Amino acid sequence: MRATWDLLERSSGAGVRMSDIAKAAGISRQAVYLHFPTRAELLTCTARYMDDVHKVDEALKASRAATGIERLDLWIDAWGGYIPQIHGVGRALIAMRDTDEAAAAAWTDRMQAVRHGCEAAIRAVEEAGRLKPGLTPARATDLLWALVSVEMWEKLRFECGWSQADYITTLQAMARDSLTS
Amino acid sequence: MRATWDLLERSSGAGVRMSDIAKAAGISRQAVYLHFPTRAELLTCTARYMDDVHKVDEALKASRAATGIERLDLWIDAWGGYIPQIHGVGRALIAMRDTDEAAAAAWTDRMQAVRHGCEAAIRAVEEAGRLKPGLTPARATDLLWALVSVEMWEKLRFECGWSQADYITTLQAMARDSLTS
DNA sequence: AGATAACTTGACACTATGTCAAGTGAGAAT
DNA sequence: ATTCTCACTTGACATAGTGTCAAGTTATCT
Repeated sequence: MRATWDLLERSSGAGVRMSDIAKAAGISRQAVYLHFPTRAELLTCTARYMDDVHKVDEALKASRAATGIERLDLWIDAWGGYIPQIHGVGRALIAMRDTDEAAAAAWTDRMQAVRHGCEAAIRAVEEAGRLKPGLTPARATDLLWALVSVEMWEKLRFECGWSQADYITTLQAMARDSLTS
Repeated sequence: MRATWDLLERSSGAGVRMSDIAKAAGISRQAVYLHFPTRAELLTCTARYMDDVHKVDEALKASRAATGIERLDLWIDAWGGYIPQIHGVGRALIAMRDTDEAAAAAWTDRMQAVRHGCEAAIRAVEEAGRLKPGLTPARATDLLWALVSVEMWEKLRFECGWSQADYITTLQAMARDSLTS
């Protein structure tokens, strides 16, 4: 998992084969299959392992404590700051989605967790009476979720060449402008 | 190209092989290679063919005539309405990007054209003095471009279950709120 | 001394893209 | 009437990557 992580991070998720991972881990390709039955399983285990190492729950604690619009800002800070770290594995899972059922399920599952974070942030805004008129909480959650998706991050960060700091502050402003009053 | 189009539209771009396309076109798999050297080439030619059939230029005429914020709205109307039609081919090209240089180039090229549309819409807003304070035109173009990306459309339309009409009106509102004053 | 677990090497099946060679059949050129 | 050409066909093959299988090695525990 350590080797998988390293390689995917270095390559931004593309072009990493089972044999590359095995070589990096210092074992044979077949030995990898003694631990993980498929590539998809290896990727999802690696993702879980990364969560453990990064102590995601702790990182999100700050945003959970806040209320109102501040909570929205802190949520984007927390999740947005985490994207670069999971980006490699995420990219690999996204690429497998079309052909691999298990990869699709694993990624959907993880993104569902992110969705819950979005939902909670929107609820905080709503409870403060600051949700934009005309927006339902469900609709606002959808929008926020799409806004902070890995795909959007990739586009702005790499195709548009933004810095990570730009990404965070601009997305916070955008969320505030379009989701709150 | 006709067969490619049909199959990709039906399958949303995933799991369509050269042999499927050949069978649908009523010729042998090898005969496809007499016309298109690679899969990437077939896809990009199909995309161009679709542009011709749909007469994209005409569809965008309305948005080009407008000014100010109205132009932004009409641009989202025009391009947003076109996404469903090119979605299948787009999805296939996006999936090939990681492994196929030519597919990556073809898709980047097409998205660059969309970016020019975004740029023009933002310029119209700026000329009307309605660009959001704190946003440079370049930054606003990046944001609009990411907002109307195929990936965002897919997420909202399929994963969130929005209707096409919802997509258009909500994105228009979001662009207005976050990019204009 | 023997059992067990983690590994090794090497071969193989499968899928999809793309290549190559030899042949067929219909219409145009001479 | 023959020959040429072109779009196609069939069938075999190379390549790349995933995943499987079988037989053998090595260190450790009992």
